[in-house]
Amino acid sequence: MEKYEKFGTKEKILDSALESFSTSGFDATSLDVIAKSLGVRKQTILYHFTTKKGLLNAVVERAAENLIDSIEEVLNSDLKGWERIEALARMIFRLALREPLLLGLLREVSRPGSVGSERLKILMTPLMDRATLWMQSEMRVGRMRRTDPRLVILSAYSTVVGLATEIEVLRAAGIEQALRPVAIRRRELMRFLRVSLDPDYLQSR
Amino acid sequence: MEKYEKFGTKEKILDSALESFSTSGFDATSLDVIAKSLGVRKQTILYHFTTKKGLLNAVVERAAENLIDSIEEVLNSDLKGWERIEALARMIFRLALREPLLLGLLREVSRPGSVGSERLKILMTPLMDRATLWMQSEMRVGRMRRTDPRLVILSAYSTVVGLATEIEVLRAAGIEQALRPVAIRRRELMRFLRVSLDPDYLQSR
DNA sequence: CTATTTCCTTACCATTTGGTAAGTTTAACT
DNA sequence: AGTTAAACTTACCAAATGGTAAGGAAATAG
Repeated sequence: MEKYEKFGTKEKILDSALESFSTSGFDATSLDVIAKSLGVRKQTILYHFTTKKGLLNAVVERAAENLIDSIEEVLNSDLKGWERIEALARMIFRLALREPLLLGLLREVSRPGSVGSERLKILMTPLMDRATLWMQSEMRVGRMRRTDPRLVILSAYSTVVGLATEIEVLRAAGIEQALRPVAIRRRELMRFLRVSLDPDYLQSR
Repeated sequence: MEKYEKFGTKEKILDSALESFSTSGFDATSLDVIAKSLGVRKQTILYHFTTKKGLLNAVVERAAENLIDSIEEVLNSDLKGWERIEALARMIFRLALREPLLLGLLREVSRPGSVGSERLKILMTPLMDRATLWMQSEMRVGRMRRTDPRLVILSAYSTVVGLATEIEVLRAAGIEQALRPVAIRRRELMRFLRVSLDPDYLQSR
């Protein structure tokens, strides 16, 4: 019987759980199945995370760290106004493509009332507040059009989440080269953001 | 003990199941709970639908009938080319607003691999084929730009499904007046369709 | 070498789940 | 009235699930 490799059991559990949660959903995920797939007993999982919900929270948390790090990177750049937003959007789409499981998890956890949606809310609220404040200050100095920041942010958010559905649906329909729709979505989101926020953007009504 | 009302038990089961499936999901839905909420025994449900999956299929089927009827109505109108598409899009958004549970169900059932996704596929395929054929013929006579019809249709589809997420997320964030985002989405979808399909539409690149 | 903590296992359990089998009641038909 | 079929119920059950309790191995510390 081989002994425990360098990347600890805990990490492997998280990986496997992410996969299962994001593709099959929380309820359809069985601790026994995860354990078996790792050649480990269910109680090992419960030892590390005490409860199934705890496991989900840990998965969400790790994913959020991943995301927040990437966001931080953009925020620490010296991009201003519109360019900053554009960079953020690009970053998120890049991340979504590189790490599709994150999208699936986001989708799973986004349904209000679902287990883990509270956790998501807790993690997102600071980001949301920060973004809101920044946008408001940008609006004050006229670098941004005046609108409801929350509405814009949440719409952008749900565009990204919706992307998960789209990619999966297209793949299920046998359309493998799914990059084009993603690019289209990104363009759409950009336009939406531009129309909503960029004061220098000429509007066609 | 009151006796069975005019709208039979079967219909009431379907109503309740639709509600539960579309808000809590398939796995999180328990037959016992549905039964209890209707003041009926679980075996009554199984008598009418033999299995849980059968119940889901019946729910999906009824919802699809609902949808297909509405589609049929538009298709039987004498609208041509672009106007026809616009009418379809309007109809779907109207339906989605009037019957939010349908959106939730669609969302639940859209995830590939989910129980009921096969059924959805079976129901959608004829519609899809019909739409594809029509679009191809429109393309041949030059009333529509040449693109991949499936891609366009599926993108439109996932926009609508994504709407379910968006509405729920906004509501969870306490934004009640959720009509504006819906209108925005519809405009976006229209523009997407127009850009993809309308040969007379001036493109800005 | 011993004590302790970390990590993981065996054993067990209460509950819930979808589902089967076999009535029982109600309505419909003849 | 008697037969039949439909609609529901009571009685059960096997399987799976998340979780508790307690103990064993293995590394680490003293």
